[in-house]
Amino acid sequence: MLINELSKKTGISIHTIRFYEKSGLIEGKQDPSVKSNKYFHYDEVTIEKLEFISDAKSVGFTIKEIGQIIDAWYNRKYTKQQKLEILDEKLISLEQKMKEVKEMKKQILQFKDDVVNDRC
Amino acid sequence: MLINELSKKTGISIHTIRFYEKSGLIEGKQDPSVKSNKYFHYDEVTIEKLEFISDAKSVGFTIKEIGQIIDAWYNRKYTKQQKLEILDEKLISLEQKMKEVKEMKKQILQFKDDVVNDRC
DNA sequence: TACAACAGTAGAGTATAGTCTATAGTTGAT
DNA sequence: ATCAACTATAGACTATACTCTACTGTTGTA
Repeated sequence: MLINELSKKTGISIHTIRFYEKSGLIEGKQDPSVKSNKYFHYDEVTIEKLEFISDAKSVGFTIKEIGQIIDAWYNRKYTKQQKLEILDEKLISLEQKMKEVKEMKKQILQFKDDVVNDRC
Repeated sequence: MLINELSKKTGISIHTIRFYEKSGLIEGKQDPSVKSNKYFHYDEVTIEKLEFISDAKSVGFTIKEIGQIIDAWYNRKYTKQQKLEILDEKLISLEQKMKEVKEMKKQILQFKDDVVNDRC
């Protein structure tokens, strides 16, 4: 599929998709047999990747980190061991984030308590 | 205390503290009886606030959101009802974030599984 | 009194993650 | 053949959250 269809299927703007492509998160393929244009073609895996990118962004991963995860998942540039290391690292940071969110919940509940009991 | 001590006690740089002050998150007081300088003085509550800001930032709240929470906690500019609404809103977004982090953990575990079983 | 260490303001610069504009070429329906 | 709709590239612009520089004034100890 071309970028317009990809954009519609993922809800991510064409500009942002191009930005992700430049950032190395996704990759379209040009058809070398077609000489008249340089259109990029995207497959279903790219849709998966873009959906993953959206999810990963909302938990706070940066583009760089997301790139690492995608490479650990799809790419041949790491050994099996390296891939597992990267993914384990991300799992640890998610555990950490979970703790922080729980702590923040406690804190906000405390604030609510203070408000209810006129302690602030 | 002056800004240098505040910075040392919180581990937040003087520049960043000034940035937070300009952003309305914290507020020092100038002593009107001292005419020779315009030094700002900070109290223990400011330390609490700065610690809260660090925590809130790491769970992904923006400066604007953090400002709202701090106002809901310390300020007189909202009614009790409004304060509770703001805090409840933030609790909901923390619940949401919790869900997203859990989902992302599942996803990364799946990636690990794929790597271990040579499915990618 | 000299001067290092600290205080303040204003504004420039950086990194991240987009978002938009300009320009130019391509495709497909009429 | 025309033209709207699409595609590509390059680069400018924006928002957020710092981070740093320049400059000026103040304080406290030798």
